[in-house]
Amino acid sequence: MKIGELARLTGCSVQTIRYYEKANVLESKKRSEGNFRLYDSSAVEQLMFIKHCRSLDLALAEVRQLIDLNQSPGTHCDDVNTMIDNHIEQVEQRMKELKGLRQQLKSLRNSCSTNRTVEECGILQNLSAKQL
Amino acid sequence: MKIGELARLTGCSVQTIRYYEKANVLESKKRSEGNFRLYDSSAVEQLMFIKHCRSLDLALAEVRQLIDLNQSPGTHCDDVNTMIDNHIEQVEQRMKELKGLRQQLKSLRNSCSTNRTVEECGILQNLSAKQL
DNA sequence: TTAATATCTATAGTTACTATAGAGTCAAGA
DNA sequence: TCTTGACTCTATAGTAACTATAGATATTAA
Repeated sequence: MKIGELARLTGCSVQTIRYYEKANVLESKKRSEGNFRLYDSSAVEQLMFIKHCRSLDLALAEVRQLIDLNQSPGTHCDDVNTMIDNHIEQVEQRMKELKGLRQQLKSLRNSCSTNRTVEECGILQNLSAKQL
Repeated sequence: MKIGELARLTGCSVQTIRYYEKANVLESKKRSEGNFRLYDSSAVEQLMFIKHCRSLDLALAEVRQLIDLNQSPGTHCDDVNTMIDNHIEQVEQRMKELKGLRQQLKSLRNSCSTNRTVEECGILQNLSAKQL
């Protein structure tokens, strides 16, 4: 199949597929006479794997690592576990940050009501306050 | 003062200050004979304002909007309120996403224990599963 | 044959910086 | 006076994961 069909089957855009090739996570093994990329069904699987990883916010560099690991089935998979553990930690860290952020934003928002002028705006006043 | 002192006083890097100038959120009004940027104390305030906004994850484009609004003190400040409200929503949206992510990652992590080979690795198996 | 559609490569844009390279400025010490 | 070092200047490239062009070629259908 050509790139357009692969895109349709997986829900990725054509440009994204070409980008993944450049990023070394998905190669097309053949080209047609007219230099069009040709894929088989294993490309669909591979691309779904990438999509799944991306939906978990794994970076393409991490996806590449996983693919490399997968290519040597005998070695043991501690690296995979570690990667996921690190990722969970990152996610939890970011959640903490966002929680704090939301708190700050909410109290900032409470410092201004409607129908004020910019001059009176509690939000702008707060943002401008010298002590942080 | 020159850019280095402004950087020291605010905790921003010199490059960041120059970047902010390019991004139209902080201008230097004067230059020395030797073409060095010169700032006064109001630049410190302005830069702290920007830092404060950035610490709330407001984009520089939003900071620019706030600065523009601040320049017309008579108009009313609904736009400020709306911006903050939208921002709170975005933060909450992202928090929801991360919560789901964490859940998925944790159950993924539970699918593999230590001392397995890549071939047996439950994580890789799960990521490769066709049905998503 | 022609027109529409799909594909190709290469390049630029997105965000908020960071990190160079190469040149110029300035103050203090020898 | 010369020089050294610290500082500054502009311009450019890199970061992540795409998206969006431009301009050329390939293929398909009418």
